[in-house]
Amino acid sequence: MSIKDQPAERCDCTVIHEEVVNRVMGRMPEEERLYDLAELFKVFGDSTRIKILWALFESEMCVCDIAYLLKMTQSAISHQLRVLKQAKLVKNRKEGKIVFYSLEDEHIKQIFDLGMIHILED
Amino acid sequence: MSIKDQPAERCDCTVIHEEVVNRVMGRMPEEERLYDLAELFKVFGDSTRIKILWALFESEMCVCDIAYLLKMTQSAISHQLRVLKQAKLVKNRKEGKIVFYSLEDEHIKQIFDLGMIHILED
DNA sequence: TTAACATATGAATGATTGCTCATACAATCA
DNA sequence: TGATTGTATGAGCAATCATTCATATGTTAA
Repeated sequence: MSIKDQPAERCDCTVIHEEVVNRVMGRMPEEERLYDLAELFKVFGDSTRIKILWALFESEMCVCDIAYLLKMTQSAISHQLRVLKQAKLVKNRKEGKIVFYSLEDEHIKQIFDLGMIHILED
Repeated sequence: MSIKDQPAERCDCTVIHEEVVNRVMGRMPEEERLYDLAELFKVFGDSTRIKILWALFESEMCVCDIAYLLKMTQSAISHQLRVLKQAKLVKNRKEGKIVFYSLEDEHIKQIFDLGMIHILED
């Protein structure tokens, strides 16, 4: 029995290229991995967070420095740093009442650089 | 006059490390570039679109094939392909009433691979 | 202890977004 | 021509999210 005869639960059309679909299906990573990958890119998908990370490429900074640099409120920056920390993209250290944030992962810059190449090619 | 004396418009705290902020400020890419970069990652930040792109790493596919593969409706896939096309990540060719989609840019796989490395490191 | 300051956080809100549903468009075939 | 099929698209809806505002926490200094 071919796939054509038993359409998938959520597909409202007839499958046309059975062999292609089967081959691709066999080579897809696990559902969960792809979900996690999307979650990672979702974190990158906000210009405030992109700016914070890019700033941290240069130097560790405290919350107040970042807020001043990006001309945003301390609260907004703090919220976003929380998101970045949960995604294990930044870490922090405390010095008195000041909290310094820095990059947790060295791959981020490589990913951003590749993204920039795509942007600039147009 | 130091930066401490003239707080920025949207910063509700005192700048602490003037030299650091000035140095980082001088090395930040243009605002617009960073915005575009965030927009690119925003497109990657959805598991449906990630799955579509990953499928297209293997082979060009028509809309119906993709919908079947991902067990989603043709409409949902079509909407997302539109987003991917606007971002210049996929292109299409028409053969009769069938529309085949394929990758537009060869950097995508590299970006995804780097992302996977980050995911798997934990 | 009190004041000042750096940071964190919860609630509220306006904006964005992914999907569904209905339908339109386009190409093929009877 | 009319029916069928692959694809596109607009409206509507529920969910997500980035920021603001008010306030809490924690540290230093007076």
